[in-house]
Amino acid sequence: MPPPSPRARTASGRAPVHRTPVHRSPVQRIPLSRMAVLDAAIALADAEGIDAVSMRRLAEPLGVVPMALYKHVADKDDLLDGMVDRLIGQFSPGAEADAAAPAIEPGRDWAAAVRSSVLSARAVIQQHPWARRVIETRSRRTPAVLGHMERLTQHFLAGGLSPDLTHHVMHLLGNRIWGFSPELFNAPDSGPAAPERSRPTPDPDPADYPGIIAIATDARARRPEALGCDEEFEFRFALDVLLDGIERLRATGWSSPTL
Amino acid sequence: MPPPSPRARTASGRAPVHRTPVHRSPVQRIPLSRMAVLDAAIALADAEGIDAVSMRRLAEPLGVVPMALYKHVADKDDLLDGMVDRLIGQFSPGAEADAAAPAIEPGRDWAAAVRSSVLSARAVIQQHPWARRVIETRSRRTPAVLGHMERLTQHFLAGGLSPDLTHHVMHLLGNRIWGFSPELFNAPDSGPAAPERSRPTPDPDPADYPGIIAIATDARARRPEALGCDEEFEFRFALDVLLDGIERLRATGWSSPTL
DNA sequence: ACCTGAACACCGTTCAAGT
DNA sequence: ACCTGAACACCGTTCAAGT
Repeated sequence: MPPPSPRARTASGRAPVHRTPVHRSPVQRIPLSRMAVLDAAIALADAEGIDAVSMRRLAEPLGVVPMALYKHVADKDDLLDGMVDRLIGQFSPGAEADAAAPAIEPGRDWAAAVRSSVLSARAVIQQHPWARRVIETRSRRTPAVLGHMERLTQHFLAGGLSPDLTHHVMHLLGNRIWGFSPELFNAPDSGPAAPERSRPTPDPDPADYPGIIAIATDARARRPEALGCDEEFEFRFALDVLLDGIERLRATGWSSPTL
Repeated sequence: MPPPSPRARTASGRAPVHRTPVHRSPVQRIPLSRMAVLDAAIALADAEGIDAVSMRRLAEPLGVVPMALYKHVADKDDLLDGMVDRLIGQFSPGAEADAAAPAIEPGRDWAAAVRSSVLSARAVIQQHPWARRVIETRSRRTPAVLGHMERLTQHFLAGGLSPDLTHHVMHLLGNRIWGFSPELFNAPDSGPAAPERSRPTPDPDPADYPGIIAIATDARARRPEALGCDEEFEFRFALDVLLDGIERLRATGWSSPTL
């Protein structure tokens, strides 16, 4: 199949997709399973972006009619939940992401354990550009999702944080527990197939935003080779500020105000 | 129009909507404008959830054919950007959200100025349940968006933070600058019209998640009347932890590591 | 047990035509 | 200048039928 080159836009506003249907015979096709469907969906999202993941488009490479997928996933929400669960399954379950690192005893250094858990999540999530947006729009607490939250919760409790404080610091971390930053904005676009939409709106006048210009200029002076922000640095910077703040609350015996 | 009562689901998986088309004559209709379209879209999203905001559904109450909207918004993305911009326009521009509050001099108390700006954003955003999800999926830096970022940036710079540190703390605040928390999960569903989808998946076994149960039990004991988490408390708690952390970085003269 | 065909009720958007 | 009609290329999903 040719690469998804820039496609001319049609009346539909979507790219006209000319796909040659794959007519694999049922004999040579390994029977469909939930895992096969989820892995195909992940591969499709990796290759063409999450918008390409429709039940119809997903059925094609599996050599099957769209409706056949409904035997293996309940609906599209279940498909997306399953995709996320597959990624969570790849997280390093404990703090042993790096075998060379010293063994961490959560009770002795809860912050290192939390840090390691979150960074192991990040290592997986970063490989799938669509994952951030999908996670942000999920609402189901699957066992995989609860499992990751449980591990982090245990690190805090074992480190001597009260259940009260643990509760609030989980909210404080928020979706950073999945290894991505709650960005001011999304990346310019999601997925490799996203075309460059040139908008008619004129660029804003830099003179109106001296503060933003000042920090952008400073950042460019520090990293002349970089085109954008260093997401990896920003994530670790933020995570460490949060962990430092949490340690301070723990050390001073913070508890929530009584009503 | 009757309230959007629970609607039976059809083969489409979407609610079968029986809407009586409004045939307002062009004479009695005030001419369409961008503002009228945006305000109608906001009203529709408030009343029926963001999923109800389609070009076709939006055209109806305006007494117009869907294609007429394209004279006033470039496309659906532009519609969503415009809706967000309308909300940002309602933010209190400075720190003077409360007229009774003492005048804040940014140079003297940058943290109070930032806090006030963010909470004034929150006051607006909280009134529109759809706003969080829409903001999270936007990528265009409109003048309104840049304006809010510029005001916060100016508070930091005026408070004596370096451009370097200001840059990183903006990332640290992340989408909390819009007044919502980067939630672990979304609310169960967006929009008032969302039907209760009962999933076939069995509930997870509480015994598998002792840590989560411990913090949930503790939270319920503290607020017996509450059904969920106190989002307002969590937001302010997190904001204050962040502002404290930032003040500590400022006071110790933090600067980013040189390469 | 698993897959297929046809249909339903929607989408966003372009184009050419109307007033 | 502004709005309309018809069409195109898609969606997710149910149901009854096939193998």
